[in-house]
Amino acid sequence: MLRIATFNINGIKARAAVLARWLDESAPDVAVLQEIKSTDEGFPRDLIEGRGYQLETHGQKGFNGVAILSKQPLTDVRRGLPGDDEDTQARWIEARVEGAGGLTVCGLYLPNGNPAPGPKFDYKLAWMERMQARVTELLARECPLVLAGDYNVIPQPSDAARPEAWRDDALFRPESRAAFRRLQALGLYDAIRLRHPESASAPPGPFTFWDYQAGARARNDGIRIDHLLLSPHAADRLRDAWVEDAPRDWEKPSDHTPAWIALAA
DNA sequence: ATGGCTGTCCCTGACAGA
Repeated sequence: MLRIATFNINGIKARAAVLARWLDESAPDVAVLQEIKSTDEGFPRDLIEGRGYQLETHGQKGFNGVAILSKQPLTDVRRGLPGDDEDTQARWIEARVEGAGGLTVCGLYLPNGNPAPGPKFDYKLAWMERMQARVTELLARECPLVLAGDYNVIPQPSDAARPEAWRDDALFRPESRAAFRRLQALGLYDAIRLRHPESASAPPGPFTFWDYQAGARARNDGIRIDHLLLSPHAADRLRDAWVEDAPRDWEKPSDHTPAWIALAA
């Protein structure tokens, strides 16, 4: 079994202890990280490599930044989402996992898009179009493909404790949700809903993000915005998928918590 | 009813996040 997780860590410098504990306790075979908020040079590599992982980063100073780590070797690493040479934001990384049946893993940090409407929302929607194009290319390989990360999209009302509170937000606006559906319509499966279809009914959840403010975590006022989308070849191998709540309650937590899948070898 | 938190950097305030 191969476990692949996604975790928006909200800053590697502030989250070193949480990340170390999570790698020790959860021990995913492959993980994608978002919002490392670090340059490649500034990333504390020992934290990852000392635990037996190969690390590939795509960082920038202060904001954004993504990474892939894997216990099995990573090859064919690509950094950056194609389609706009002017885009300097570090939000996309992809790599092939050796010894995993031709598996490619993409780690993504999709733009937030607020306030909407506005230039940031336009950037979000354009980014999703570029992702559509890149995923179309990757799917043509007809190999297992996992697209994991912080999508900054609440796909359905059942993915929020209080969907009405998000009605005009870039994470839940019709344009964002439609772009997410277009992505799925390429033939991708939302791993958590595929493995746990009953979870789409009431009560809402599971969630992957709770705001730091207003006791959102204590009131379970969350949203599901971190997703693992699977190509058909990857979905065939899906054995389990869920969210790990615990790291959200550790000391000095990220506002996100990890989501994961288990694929048959 | 309101505001509420956290991380980053050209660091003690502004911006971004969601």
